[in-house]
Amino acid sequence: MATLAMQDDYQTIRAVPAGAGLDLIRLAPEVVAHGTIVPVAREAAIFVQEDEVAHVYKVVSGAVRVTRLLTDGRRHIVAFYFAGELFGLEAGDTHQFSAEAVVASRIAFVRRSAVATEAENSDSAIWVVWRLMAKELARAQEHALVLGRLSAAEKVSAFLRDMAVRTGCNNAIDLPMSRTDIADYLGLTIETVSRTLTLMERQGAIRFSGARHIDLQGGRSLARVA
Amino acid sequence: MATLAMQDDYQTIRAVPAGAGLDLIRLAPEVVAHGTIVPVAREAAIFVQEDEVAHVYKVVSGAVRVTRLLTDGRRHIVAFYFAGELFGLEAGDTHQFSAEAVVASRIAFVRRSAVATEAENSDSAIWVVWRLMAKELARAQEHALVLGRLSAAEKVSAFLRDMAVRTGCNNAIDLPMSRTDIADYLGLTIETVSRTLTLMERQGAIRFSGARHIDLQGGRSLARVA
DNA sequence: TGCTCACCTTGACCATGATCAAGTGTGGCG
DNA sequence: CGCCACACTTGATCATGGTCAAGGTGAGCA
Repeated sequence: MATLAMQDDYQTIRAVPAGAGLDLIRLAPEVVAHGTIVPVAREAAIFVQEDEVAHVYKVVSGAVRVTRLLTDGRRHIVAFYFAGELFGLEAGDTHQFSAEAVVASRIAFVRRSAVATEAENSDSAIWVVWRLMAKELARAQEHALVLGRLSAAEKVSAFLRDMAVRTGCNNAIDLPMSRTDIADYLGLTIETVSRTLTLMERQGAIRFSGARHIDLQGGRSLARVA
Repeated sequence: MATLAMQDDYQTIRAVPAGAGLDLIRLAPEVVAHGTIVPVAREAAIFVQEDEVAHVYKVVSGAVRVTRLLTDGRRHIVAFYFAGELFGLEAGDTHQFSAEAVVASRIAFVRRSAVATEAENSDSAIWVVWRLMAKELARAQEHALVLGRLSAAEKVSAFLRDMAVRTGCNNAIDLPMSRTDIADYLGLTIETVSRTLTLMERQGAIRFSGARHIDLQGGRSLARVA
């Protein structure tokens, strides 16, 4: 099991600062809502398990992880979110997960009620939320497939490809998260992640410049290693 | 890897029989839509990967599994559905998964457009679909947690408890699916599933009457074994 | 009643990935 | 510029669960 960063060591942002200004947050190409952009420190919590669901969030810059802790301390990372992505949408009234900034980030807080209002006023807003949820569902199902049926090498390979696609750059990745985060996302240990990455570099599929910057060596090289 | 039942050996139901009568299908306590109840044979496909998404489905009786095949033949079971449950909701226009009847079942086919129409006419219909999707999302996230962070014994234990809850009976389960199906759902092999169940019976957490009927021996006995 | 096939169980062995335990950078900061 | 802490890597060993290979069991049917 991975060691856990103790939440209490870090700042927790669980409400928009009083008197904060309102910004217009683009939730989708054709939908905006009023919200507040809040700077969130590295490792600070944005919401925690059991909190009441009050906002929908958008990553303005930085990176966020959504996690769940088991009672015995095991940690599972549900998803990572990067600049431009929405998160925090849950059906119930209390959060089933926690969300923390992986690196210092700017997060847009949009009150749930602000989205609901938009939804009543415009045809498109409800479908935006619908599409968001559908996307999350597809992501979760894909994640389950990866966790259930792929080998360690295949998991890491799939992870790197996903990161490359989502950060927009197709031949280089700057990982904002630690090996521990990757391990808890892929259902592996930190040692296995590290070994797998080392092996991939030895086989020429990737190249490191520092532990967090990876150059992908094009073609099917990643798939071949997996 | 589990052996796969070859789809081609079985009937495929991919469209409502022409001239079939229309029934009123209850999608939620307060929402009904027109649809057709179709008998589906054991192992027959209801829709297959790549099909166009045309319907939403409800299990009237029986059991359904939603699956995905990897190119190398590995199979992943995304979910099981039982009497009263809806399935087949996908955001895109083509199915990412296949669905098959686990046992002879009766399935209600509701044309997607029939739901969309309902959604435009009534406030509640859109929220029914929303809630359905939210439920699926929660299920998928839970599944990912189970696949990523639980041991074999914990996976089987979680599976049995889920089955007990969803089939309504709290101290006995009639499993409609094979060990192969369970294995492909839990990211295990059929042998591991079998061994784990045997161990659970030896330790007094469950009791078999035939391979598919399980009596749960109350209390925390299942959790203790896991 | 007994045959048959599919499904399930069990056993022996193996491999992937976990665990335990040192090391080795390297980025941040005085 | 050098120290320190933390993150990462590497190695040795172990255990969980996979693989391969027989057997058992029971529902359906002649």
